[in-house]
Amino acid sequence: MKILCVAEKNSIGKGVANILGGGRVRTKDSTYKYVKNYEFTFNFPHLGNCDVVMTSVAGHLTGNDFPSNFGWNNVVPGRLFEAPIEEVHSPDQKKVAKNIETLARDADKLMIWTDCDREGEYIGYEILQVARRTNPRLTLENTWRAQFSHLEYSHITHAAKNPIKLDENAVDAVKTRMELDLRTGAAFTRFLCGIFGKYRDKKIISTVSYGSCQFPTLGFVVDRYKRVLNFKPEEFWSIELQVKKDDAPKPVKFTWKRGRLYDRMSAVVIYEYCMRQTTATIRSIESNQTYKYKPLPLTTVQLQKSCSLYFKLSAKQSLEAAEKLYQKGFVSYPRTETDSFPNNLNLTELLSKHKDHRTWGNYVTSLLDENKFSDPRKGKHDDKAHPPIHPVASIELDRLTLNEKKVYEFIVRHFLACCSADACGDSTTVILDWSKEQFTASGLMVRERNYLDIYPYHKWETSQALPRFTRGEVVPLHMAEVKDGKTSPPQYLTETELIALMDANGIGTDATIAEHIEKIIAREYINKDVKRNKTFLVPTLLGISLVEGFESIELQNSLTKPFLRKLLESELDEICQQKKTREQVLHEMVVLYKASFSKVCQFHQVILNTYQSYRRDNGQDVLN
DNA sequence: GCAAGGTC
Repeated sequence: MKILCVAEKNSIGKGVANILGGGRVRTKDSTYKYVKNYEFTFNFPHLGNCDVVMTSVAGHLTGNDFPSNFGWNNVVPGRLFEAPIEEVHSPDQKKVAKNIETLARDADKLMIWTDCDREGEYIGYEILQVARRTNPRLTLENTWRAQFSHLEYSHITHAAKNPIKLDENAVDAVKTRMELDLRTGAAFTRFLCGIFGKYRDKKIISTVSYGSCQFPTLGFVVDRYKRVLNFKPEEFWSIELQVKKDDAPKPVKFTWKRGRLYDRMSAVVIYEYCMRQTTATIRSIESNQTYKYKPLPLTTVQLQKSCSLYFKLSAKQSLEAAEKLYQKGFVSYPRTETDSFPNNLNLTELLSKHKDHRTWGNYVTSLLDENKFSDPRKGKHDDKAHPPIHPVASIELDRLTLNEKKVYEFIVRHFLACCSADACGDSTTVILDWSKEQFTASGLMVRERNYLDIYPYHKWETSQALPRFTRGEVVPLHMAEVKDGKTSPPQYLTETELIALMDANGIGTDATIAEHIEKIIAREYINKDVKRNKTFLVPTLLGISLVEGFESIELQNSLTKPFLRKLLESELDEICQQKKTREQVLHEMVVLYKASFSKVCQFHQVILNTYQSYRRDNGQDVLN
């Protein structure tokens, strides 16, 4: 029997082949440079020893597009909602497909080893379609699908021996997503390019695109920008109080439990009432043990947020660096949503690889030899395909490029922090009565730094030392006054915040969030603005106009907010759960998008006018 | 020339 196995990418194919082949694997080149074919034998239940070829694709095998007679100048954009869609291979995909066609010809069985997620299921389906071209005996019914989430010996052999079938519902869901994204993206993009025709002819703006992820991403940036613009500072008043004990070197600041009052008179009246008393009384002292928790195991989104915050790397740069480190075999697969380590991953073995490292070897040695190892926390997310990002090999930092160095060091330190104990300390909160008002002061003493020693990105410092107070103690006032202040405006959005917003609202995936941000920069909808060593995202005239224009048209379902994309995601889930069919969802969503599209067509002048008036306000030429 | 999703 001949079994053809196909993984989503070469690294997985190689890993699985090495496990199943038990070290006896022949490697051969394929028709595509990033794909290798691995030959070995494996004993499948009921089939006995089989000749296996393990190969892979490199992501999707096919793309979608409209036939050439539905090109830019052939049809009005609205027709794209019903236009036929063709499946096409890019030149690289053709090379990958050729390899599969060749290998499938004499295969008795096809076994799919793509990632166990929705897209992976669809890629499996694409592989089957290609394999059937040379071997029609291969069908959905007799194709095996391996279920696995990481490259570990017993897990992979179990997956090889217990295949299931491809999930046709997941295939349908992905098909639906692809079709909707293409139709809506192309229709709105072509239409918008038309609206801005005059400005595009003069090369003042280039492509004006719409995408179900691009627009909500832009919406987040513009939203914050407008909040900053429209911010009106508010005055507030509060009472600050200081107490100094004779034996203490410094007075202790107490803050008013009421916080801020936005009415000056009220604050003054309360203050004057209190002032009739020149002493205060300690109401209570509470001491608690407190902890600063070590971070959760590292996901892609967290990596990108952290690298943006700590190293000013863009989401794309940090993912690229992580990708390189992965290809070189230093870290695990960098695209993951999983934030808990699988139980069978040998963490101490991974740690011990770093015992001699120049930068953190001593820390690792004490972690292992002095019994300081602590099990990582377990988050609630699991993408069922990949473990959290962690180092798989040790390398000295000076052997890496600048960004790789930063990202690798972060990944290792994060991993070491995960395997260390939480930091702990004592926090004291003192409550004081002054007349009828309450005030509080608190202090922190860090007792054991633990993971903080290897994770400099978290700060937790011992604060002001509180003098020893006793309950009921009467203390003299050192100072008491009404202070005034103004509320401060929010800041423009940072990339860290944007990533968090996209993640929370289901805009893009861990692998694409960075690309969407790059895309709206490339489209000149937003710019990066560096101020005081921080990078902020600020919309351009075009970006603001688009969001404002679309918003003033008052669509039933806003295209600049995440709602529609979220709705699509939940409808796709319903396809997966067989609560709805692909046709139902497609129809429902096309109806929604078409309603928006025809309203945008009807009021397209509003979008252009918004842009023109912004140009006028900024002293720029307006084309007629 | 258009999207978003995989991957190198």
